Amino acid sequence: MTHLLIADDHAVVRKGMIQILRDAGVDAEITEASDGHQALQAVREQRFDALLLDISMPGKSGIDVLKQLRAQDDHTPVLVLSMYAEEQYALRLIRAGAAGYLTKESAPDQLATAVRMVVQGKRYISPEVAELLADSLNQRQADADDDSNRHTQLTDREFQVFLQLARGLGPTEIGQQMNLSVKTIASYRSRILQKMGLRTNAELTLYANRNAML
Amino acid sequence: MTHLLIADDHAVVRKGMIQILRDAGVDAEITEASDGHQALQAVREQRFDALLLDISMPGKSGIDVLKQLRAQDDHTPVLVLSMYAEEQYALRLIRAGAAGYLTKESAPDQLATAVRMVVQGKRYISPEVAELLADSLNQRQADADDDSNRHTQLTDREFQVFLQLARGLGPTEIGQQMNLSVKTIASYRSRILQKMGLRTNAELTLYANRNAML
DNA sequence: AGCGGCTGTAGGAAATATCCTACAACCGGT
DNA sequence: ACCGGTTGTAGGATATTTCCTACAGCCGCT
Repeated sequence: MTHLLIADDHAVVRKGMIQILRDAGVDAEITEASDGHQALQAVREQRFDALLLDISMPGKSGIDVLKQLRAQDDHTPVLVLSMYAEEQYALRLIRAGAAGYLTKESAPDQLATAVRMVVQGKRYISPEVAELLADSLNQRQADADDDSNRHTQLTDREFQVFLQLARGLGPTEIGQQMNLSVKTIASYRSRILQKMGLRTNAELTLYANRNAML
Repeated sequence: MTHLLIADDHAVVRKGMIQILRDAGVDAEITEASDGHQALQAVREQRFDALLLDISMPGKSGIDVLKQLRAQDDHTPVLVLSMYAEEQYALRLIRAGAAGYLTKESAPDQLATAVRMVVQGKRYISPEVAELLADSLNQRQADADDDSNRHTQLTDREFQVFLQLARGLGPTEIGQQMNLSVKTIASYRSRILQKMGLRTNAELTLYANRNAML
């Protein structure tokens, strides 16, 4: 029987996804994990047909889990779920080896479809993401001073920090969420500012806001 | 039989809540709405024992629905759910007549308990909110909350500081510009935050930006 | 195989910001 | 005139942030 792992720190969301899958007639055994560590633990102990990972969990996020799995050469399909409309993330994740990307906005049947596809080893690329993918090909070597694309030069980690800073979290909180030293976050911050040519957190916030990343 | 209305724009969340309530043995007929208008519509057509409203829905938010209901003298108990930990809203909402306030972090059984209580016409005040309530008694504040005019309550000095902070200047720089002690600026900052119900400089920036004050 | 540059991570010290508290001047109501 | 709340201002103690520096692991290029 199909075996799925759902990792999300919010009970409501886990239950909701289970319910939706059941309603859609997806017949599967489901294991729940409420953070990245539990998810990895579970994967170590059992075999899953697919993982549904929330991108933003405290401690180890979905991305971390994804990367770690790939690093240890585990190819279980991973469907990433984001609570926010951070379309920006989609590309990064697909490149990092995710089998699909959905936001919480997604209609229930999209979730079911996506799950069915990834379980079969296919990828689930939503129209929106497909478009982003296409765009990214064109703009590949286009002019670097596009202004609204300065954030693409950031590494994944930097980008994560970027978003949190833009939302107004301080290094301390971010460090906790990602369990990294405050110092590390501070380093990311300065690299971000440097790379993007900004000077203050307020500019980060504005940038993110103008590009609808919040 | 108990009849509940759940309004949230995210299907996952609705399903999750339903599942959690069922698991907790709450026996009720449940109607779903995916935005504020549908919620109001539903209330017009049927009688509910309680409404569970998501605070942040596009279009008409939970707050809007709550206000409108109260305005038309409907006293159905309303339990407000927030996806974020914006504790500051809690007070506004309780004052506006909500029967309780929960965040998505809340454990499943808290949701069930809260629902049971409000259905019986009681209020559900979490410890956290209770504390906020207590605090607010000291700092009594008349709320003429028009929401996008929150800055009008600021004094001139406060407003000047507000703008500078929103632009990303730090207390030190502002203090220099205005020849005031850094400490003074810090005081203004906290009064501003307090008066406007914001928590971070990033929120100041966003507020200013959205209201085209930058 | 070696080099230079990025990336992820963090330490120490110095700079800053924040919190809580305080107080005088002022302002409106009784 | 007196009282309570609001405003302008700032001190002390703390907590947080920022800056500069460092270093190991990779990656691509020669």
